Amino acid sequence: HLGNADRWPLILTATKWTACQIISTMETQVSNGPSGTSLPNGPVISTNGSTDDSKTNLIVNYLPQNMTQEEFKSLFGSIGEIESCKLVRDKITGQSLGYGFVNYVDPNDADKAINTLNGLKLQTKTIKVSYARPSSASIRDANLYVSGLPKTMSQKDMEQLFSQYGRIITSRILVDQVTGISRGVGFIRFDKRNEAEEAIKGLNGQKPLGAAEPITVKFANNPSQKTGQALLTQLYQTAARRYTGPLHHQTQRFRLDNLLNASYGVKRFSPITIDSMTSLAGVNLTGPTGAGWCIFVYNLSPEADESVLWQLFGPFGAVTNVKVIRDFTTNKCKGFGFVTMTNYDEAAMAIASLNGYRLGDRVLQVSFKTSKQHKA
DNA sequence: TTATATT
Repeated sequence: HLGNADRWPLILTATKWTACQIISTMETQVSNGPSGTSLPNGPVISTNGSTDDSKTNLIVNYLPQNMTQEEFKSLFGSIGEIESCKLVRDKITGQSLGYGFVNYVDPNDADKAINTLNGLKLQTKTIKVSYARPSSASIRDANLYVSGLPKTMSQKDMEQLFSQYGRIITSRILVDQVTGISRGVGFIRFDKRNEAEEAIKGLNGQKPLGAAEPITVKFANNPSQKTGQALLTQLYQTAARRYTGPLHHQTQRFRLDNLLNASYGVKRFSPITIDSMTSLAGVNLTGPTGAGWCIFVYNLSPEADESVLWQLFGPFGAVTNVKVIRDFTTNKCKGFGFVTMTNYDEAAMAIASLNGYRLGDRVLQVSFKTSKQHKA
């Protein structure tokens, strides 16, 4: 269906006005705690050769949407030497998923990071820093959506009700932004998926204590499993915001203290300056333009493929052709590609919206293809 | 049915 580019604007228009309700929430801060037995400092090598990183590896949740990998590394690198870290991003759009992992060399630094950075306010978020549980299929998809809760039920009450089925990692009750009253809807994340399954069996359709109505307990929608259309909608809406708002692709200098100052004026460590923007050489290309409007897209990642170009440009209108330029020997993208769009207005809109767009950790340069023979 | 809790 990617080829039906000219149908996308219609599909997307139908969903673009969906109201976005702002909901305030209460969030528990349940510490994961390092698993396993207490061991001396330093990397622990098991008999099978794998490293035990349960005392060094952290998961960081509730990161601001616009935080970059560089900022993430800088913030956590201020505590101690990092073995590895990763801001988790959507595979296709490159958008941050709002969480990441930091693996320190020294377990003491992991402990220090929790004590220092857990609860740090960055913009509108309060980040959570805790030990990462060992990665396993059994801990995935363990998030439950609960509705029909009595309005009087507190988060603590809800946890008490669910805790008989297993270890609760997070719980949350959604409240009306204005009144602060419970909306009777909440989320419970268990440590293990099978615990969540048991909770559904035991509590779905049941009336809590003296409640008048039964509650509904089911698996929460998995935000990472968006449909293709939802993904396009998201891309389109991002683009639409960029188009209406002031275009701000002048400089992309990221300062951690900007993130911090935007919250409560609290500075908890000396700010670190990052300049993640490398200067980009001017690139112009040769050749005549065929039917339609040929667009030059620069700063694609080596892994970029045609689908990313379809997904980026499709929402703006009729796309007739996309091409990623690859190195002949490695078959990796050489950093640029071309998109042909039928209509000038749509092409112009796409360029205005996508030039300066951050795709993953890269800032795209998008323009009409020029016919200059050589770069400067 | 939340902006995003397992790389």
